[in-house]
Amino acid sequence: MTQGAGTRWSDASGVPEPPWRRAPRSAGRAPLTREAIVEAALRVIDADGMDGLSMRRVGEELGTGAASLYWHVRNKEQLLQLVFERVIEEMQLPEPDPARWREQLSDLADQMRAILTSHRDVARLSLGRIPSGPMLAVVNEWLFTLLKPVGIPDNVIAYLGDVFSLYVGGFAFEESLGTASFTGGDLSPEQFFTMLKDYVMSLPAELFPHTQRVVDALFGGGPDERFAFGIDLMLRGLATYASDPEG
Amino acid sequence: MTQGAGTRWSDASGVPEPPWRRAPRSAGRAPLTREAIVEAALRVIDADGMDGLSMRRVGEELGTGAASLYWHVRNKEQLLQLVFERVIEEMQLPEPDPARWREQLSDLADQMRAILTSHRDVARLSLGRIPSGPMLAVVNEWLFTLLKPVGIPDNVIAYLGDVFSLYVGGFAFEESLGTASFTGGDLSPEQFFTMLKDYVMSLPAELFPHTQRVVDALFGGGPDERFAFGIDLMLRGLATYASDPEG
DNA sequence: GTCCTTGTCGAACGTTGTTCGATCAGGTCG
DNA sequence: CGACCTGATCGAACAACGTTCGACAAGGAC
Repeated sequence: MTQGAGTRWSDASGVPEPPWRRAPRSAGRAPLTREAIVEAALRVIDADGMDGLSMRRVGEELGTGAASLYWHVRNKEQLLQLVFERVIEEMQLPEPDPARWREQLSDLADQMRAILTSHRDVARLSLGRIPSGPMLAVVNEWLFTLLKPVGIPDNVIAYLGDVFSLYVGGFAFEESLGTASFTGGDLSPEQFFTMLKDYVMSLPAELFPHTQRVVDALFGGGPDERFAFGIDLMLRGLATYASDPEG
Repeated sequence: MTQGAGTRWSDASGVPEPPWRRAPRSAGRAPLTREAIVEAALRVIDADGMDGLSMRRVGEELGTGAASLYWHVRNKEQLLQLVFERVIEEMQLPEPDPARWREQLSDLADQMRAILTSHRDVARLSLGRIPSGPMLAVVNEWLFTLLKPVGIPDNVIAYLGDVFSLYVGGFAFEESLGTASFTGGDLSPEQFFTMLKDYVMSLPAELFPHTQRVVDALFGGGPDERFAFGIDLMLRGLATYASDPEG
């Protein structure tokens, strides 16, 4: 197989087109914007989870490579922050009604958890992050108009958002992890919990009377029930700050 | 350069010693045990944080390579679980005194937080993990002997450990992150918070009256204060379950 | 001496985040 | 029109990562 002078070397995989025949690099796809990248990243997360999210995978989702993303986004960390804020924007606040403050707070927590878990394990982004967009001020103002009439002190409301989002985010995070990492192993949640239960029951009875008595409640109970308990605990605590618990 | 039968081929980088002259591979260092590996990993975390923790780095800490660890540990995930359990074992429970249940619970939370933050950002291991060792049963039994005399229902105590450890672990986790990831950027926490404060104050005043009024409380307040508030909130909620709030 | 088990370890594989330099498209100015 | 610049794209490469493989060593059992 001889080649004339001036022709390009071809490797075994195929002969490249000459430059003037090559299609433009971004032919037939949507323009690369920051929003499109965030949306693509979220699509990858929904499909493959956070572990499946790589810059190359996001690029592939957009019909390009990883390097092209770095013009619009500083690094992966910033992309994650943008994805987080994009998810938080899905929240929808009802008209605040102080007479039903408990119910509305509980509903908000449920909604937040639902949004986080609906995007696989996106909840692990929520810890240590603050939405730097308008959502922060909006939610905070909503909390004040809801709880101020109930008589809850300012500084309590000011701190409340943190504690609530920490609990909800943390819970959704744990929920998304499953039990995969518990023993570095390959057990199903049921197997793991019965193993743990058996272990607890095998301990000396005189040392752990209470624990063994309630072992079913300890490891039983669905995530919904456990989540609701934590919210209820905090709402009860919040009510003790109220001068007018009924609004 | 001829080689006799049975000698090893040498590559360009250097001629190997003959086998009978080579020192034993694990000469002059402590034997490689699972405990030693966990301890070395913890040393690496204390020095370089979780991001600096790689299998190669742990191996180096022990005077060997990464591959040698895999005989004693299934994978990195399992090593992390072992490190987590090792850290949890640092907890020390006082004699439970139901008359001082609030104080003792608060102290326990403080201690837990102190242990987690004392090992850099080891707190990020705590989320989604359950200590599979004896500590789980010990802490649970401690909670029951402390809170049962106060009249708190069984199922409340059973769920309490989860909620508390979630809050403490989540808080310590956020604390360890600093504000590095907030904007994918390079701002100090102070710069970031004043930036956020300025942004909130620049919003239309008629839309965010409360938020702008308490903006200092929102972004101010040290971590100790915020942590204590969350604990206090949960303790107040817990007290509402008690039939005998004073023990 | 031969076999087997318990460890040890260098080299390699595939994947990751990120950077560099070349290149292209489109607009602006002389 | 051509020269120049700027915004954007992308292939190739780099260093680091977790993990696997196969070769090898030491020590006990028969």
